[in-house]
Amino acid sequence: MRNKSEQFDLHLQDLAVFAKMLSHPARIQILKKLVKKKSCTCNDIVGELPLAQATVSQHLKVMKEVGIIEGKVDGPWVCYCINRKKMRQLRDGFESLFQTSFNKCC
Amino acid sequence: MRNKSEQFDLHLQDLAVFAKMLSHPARIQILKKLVKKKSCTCNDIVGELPLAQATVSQHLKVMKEVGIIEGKVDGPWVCYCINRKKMRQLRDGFESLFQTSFNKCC
DNA sequence: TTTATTTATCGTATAATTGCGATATACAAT
DNA sequence: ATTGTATATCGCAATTATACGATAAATAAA
Repeated sequence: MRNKSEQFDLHLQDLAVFAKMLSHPARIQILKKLVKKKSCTCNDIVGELPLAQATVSQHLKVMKEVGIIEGKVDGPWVCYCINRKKMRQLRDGFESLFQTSFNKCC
Repeated sequence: MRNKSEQFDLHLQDLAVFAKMLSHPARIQILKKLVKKKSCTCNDIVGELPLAQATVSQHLKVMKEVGIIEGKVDGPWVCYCINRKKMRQLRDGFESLFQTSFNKCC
């Protein structure tokens, strides 16, 4: 099964990648927490989610790969924070989708 | 592997379901087309996507299940259109996420 | 009735996602 | 050096997503 996603408009691909990042409630909750707290450790995040540490780490990895968060090592901890530039891209992408592409229908 | 998604805030679950629906470029493109054309057949959609008819039908099914589109049978055709109420929910959900939850960071 | 067209569904293959225990690594403190 | 804590990664299982050929069902036209 070849990957057909690559045959679509690049802009659509980017939006789809952002949407996939948002497609698990754990990842939305992590983003919300990071926006509120500016920065927090993996352990803080694990403490707020109904998931094992390994699973949370996996979600954080997905989010790092998309670029929406960054992790800075601080002693034995890793402090995660939002990548504001990426967050702006995310927001602008969806805003433009709704206000420009979906504007006629609601 | 049990489904942990159900243990999250209902609002987050709803957002994640919408995001998952948007997480494939084909589905975003279909939405854009339906907004522009108001209504069109499955065949019209197949003609614009680099995917086989069976695959497009599968994507349309996913979108129907989420409720963002509706299909009306018209002779041998099925005319698809946006469910405007759902689209408003989708837009409001993401707008609120960005303007309320993510407001502090960009 | 036969033929052609449109769409959905079935079956199947492959890949990606989700989840977690176990473990490795890195650091801090004793 | 040993112990404890924090995090990432490995390995595995289960589930879901993606993709499409084949086929069924429904309709229209000949």
